[in-house]
Amino acid sequence: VLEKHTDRGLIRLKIVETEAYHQDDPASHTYNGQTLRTAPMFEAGGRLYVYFTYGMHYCLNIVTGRKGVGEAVLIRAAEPLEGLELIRSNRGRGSDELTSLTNGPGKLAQALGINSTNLSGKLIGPTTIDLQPADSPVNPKKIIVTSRVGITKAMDNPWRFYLAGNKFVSKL
DNA sequence: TGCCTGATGTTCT
DNA sequence: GAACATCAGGCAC
Repeated sequence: VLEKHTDRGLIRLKIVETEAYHQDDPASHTYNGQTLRTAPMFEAGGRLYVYFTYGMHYCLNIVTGRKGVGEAVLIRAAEPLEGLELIRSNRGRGSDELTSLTNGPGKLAQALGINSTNLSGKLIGPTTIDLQPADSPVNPKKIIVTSRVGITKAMDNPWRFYLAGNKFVSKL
């Protein structure tokens, strides 16, 4: 569960879809070595990696590897648990339909109020974005594994994971 | 319901 | 100067 504390209240989102990226992976930002932008991905796990893409969208990742290894998990979609009004307000346009609030990486970042890369490289925590265990355990058998979405390289690597039957998953 | 396309700017070659 | 871990709106069916 992702948690964001704001002065207007708490947002809690249950993660329902992720993708893995690694430095040996041609589709990863870290494939061609470390740059200023991707430096956080080479830190030890437990930090945030936020990047800006397509001229208008931010995407949120959780850095996962050992220090020196460029590795992270992209959070692609989530289910709102708390702070729905805040989420709608952050999303603005196109926020009428519940399932379209957070069913994609750009939408998810917008729902959390991420509108810069300021958080990139920061540690996970209550003053940034926090990560907590799910309220109830997830049955591993309900996690579907497929190839990733929206990439043009290494399309066959089955590194996308989502919760079977969840309405907030970005794409079947 | 599903394809097609424009918006928009950072990053790296 | 091209590519890009995307989204929403428009149009055809």
